[in-house]
Amino acid sequence: MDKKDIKILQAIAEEGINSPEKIEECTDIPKSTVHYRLNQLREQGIIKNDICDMDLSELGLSITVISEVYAEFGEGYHETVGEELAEVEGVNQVYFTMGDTDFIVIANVTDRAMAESLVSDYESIDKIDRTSSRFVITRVKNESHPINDFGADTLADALIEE
Amino acid sequence: MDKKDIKILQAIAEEGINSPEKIEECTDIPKSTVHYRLNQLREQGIIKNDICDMDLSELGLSITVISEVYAEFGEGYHETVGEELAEVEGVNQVYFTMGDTDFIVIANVTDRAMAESLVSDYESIDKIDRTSSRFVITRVKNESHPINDFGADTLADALIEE
DNA sequence: ATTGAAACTTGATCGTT
DNA sequence: AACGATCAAGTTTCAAT
Repeated sequence: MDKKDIKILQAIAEEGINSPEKIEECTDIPKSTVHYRLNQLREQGIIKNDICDMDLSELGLSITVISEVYAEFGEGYHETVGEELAEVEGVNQVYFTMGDTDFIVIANVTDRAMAESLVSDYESIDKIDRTSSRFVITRVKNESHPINDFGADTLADALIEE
Repeated sequence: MDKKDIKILQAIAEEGINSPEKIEECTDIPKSTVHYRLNQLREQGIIKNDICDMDLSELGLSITVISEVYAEFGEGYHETVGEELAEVEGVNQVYFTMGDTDFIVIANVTDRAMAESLVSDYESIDKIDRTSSRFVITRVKNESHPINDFGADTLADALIEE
């Protein structure tokens, strides 16, 4: 794993691509080299399949933190606060939920120190009252394609107009 | 949107593929037809890019529910309880967290009725004490590639051994 | 380990139904 | 809208470095 690998992985992630040709266009690494590197990354278990799911712990992101973040109520606050949370390094998902003015934030970090600085980053955002965080021991399920969570029949019933 | 489209979308999601050729192998729909359908799905905004991210609300899954699920403590309980939660229709992510014996569960459903039956499904699982759910108003951020949440430098520092 | 060029496989297009 | 045949474009391999 070196900087060339990271450039390739980030091109895949940022541009939503997975083919040697397109990765060459983004990174200027020759497609045959890209091909060679992708095979290595697959053997190492860092990328998984054709759509290039990546293994978080193989990437060094072994800790997942889920936080409830409570903010003051105020006109338009939730938009700016949400955006600021989303920009904190390591933050993966941000949900603004019903009821009180609060957010659920999921982040991936490399180590305990980064987890702590993450939470203090949350708390230093303007309008944020308090946070409550828990560490994930096991990610039992994390499906990137929600359509997979449904039987074909249920989904068809909900979707198909006939 | 008809059953043929759903077969194609499920092949993409389940097999982790996105090319007409491979979809033909899984579905027995000729690749030229698959190609035609994929273009339509793209125009409709249901699939987004080369790695085929899907739009949840376009798929009729407009409601996201995030739940805390508390379970009794017991040897090995968390594994079986976690698996059972993961199998509930619509459940997308299941995390087993530190501290008390509890889970964070994120689900996508079509309507309010399905949301309610979802929560009662949780509560009917053996060893589960109680649940606390909130509805998502806005998904501010949901990044499928966590590597994107990091600046190149931070990630390189954490990953590269030199 | 890297790369340019060759060989091969696949995706995209087109015309017919 | 569906699909078989065709063509363009891509991926994979290979030999040289």
